[in-house]
Amino acid sequence: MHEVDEVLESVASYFSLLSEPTRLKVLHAICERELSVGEIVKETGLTQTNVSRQLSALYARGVLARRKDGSMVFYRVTDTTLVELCRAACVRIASRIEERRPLKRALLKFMPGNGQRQK
Amino acid sequence: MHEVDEVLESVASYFSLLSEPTRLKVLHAICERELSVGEIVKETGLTQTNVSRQLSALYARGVLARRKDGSMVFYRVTDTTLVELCRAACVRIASRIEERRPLKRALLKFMPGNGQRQK
DNA sequence: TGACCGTATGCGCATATGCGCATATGCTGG
DNA sequence: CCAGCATATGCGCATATGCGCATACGGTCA
Repeated sequence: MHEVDEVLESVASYFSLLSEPTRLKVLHAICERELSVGEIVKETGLTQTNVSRQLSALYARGVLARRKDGSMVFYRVTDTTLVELCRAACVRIASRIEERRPLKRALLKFMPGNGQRQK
Repeated sequence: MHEVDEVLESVASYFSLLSEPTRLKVLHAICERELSVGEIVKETGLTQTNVSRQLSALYARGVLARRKDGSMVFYRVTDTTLVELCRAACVRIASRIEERRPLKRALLKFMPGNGQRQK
């Protein structure tokens, strides 16, 4: 029975990657295209330290790919399930928020229908 | 632009519901059928305090329904997206673990193909 | 009404987590 | 080899989170 526990633990730690705005912001930046750390910093407005740490965490969990070019490091998402989860959650959440007031969904890359067709 | 941030924050807190083994265990217990707190305690082996707290958290977030019958309280999952997410993550995780050794998937209600066809 | 069962919650502690600062490491151009 | 840029990381602090203990609350039955 504790085999279930083990899986649940893994699942939990998988979800924990998505349970924080900062990491989501980073993922949101690179969910469509590969970017260097510096570009992510610029795009997100987060500190270099923070971005680098989040990337390391995501990379360690095996959901990102890393490519070095000179002194720069480029990251991209390899775990498409992760992005799918974000998309599903975004749809769910956005509909809730929208019950109160309208949202500009175009701003969210996670949302379906923003250029990338991936199904 | 900070409209995105707001959504990301909501998404993060949505995922945080799933980022912990205890809560997943509770969800796993009631993902198919409504159960009372006591039954969940028995099935999960968690303490009553802990179960009750997790249920309260999930209920407060609006993903569970609550029904009182006498002195007992029954909970069930109303947010089907949540279960879908668990299923998707489980599939992903299980395949990874299985690269090393086989799993008895029949034990996991979250896994597809265990009685409930839901697509 | 009082004893008992089922459920919820305030409190406190232990631990985990996020994040900035300073600094280290690695690479490049001169 | 040195200066400077890009990225990573050790350290420490502030905060958040999980969870148990004790207890409160509400319902039931005699």
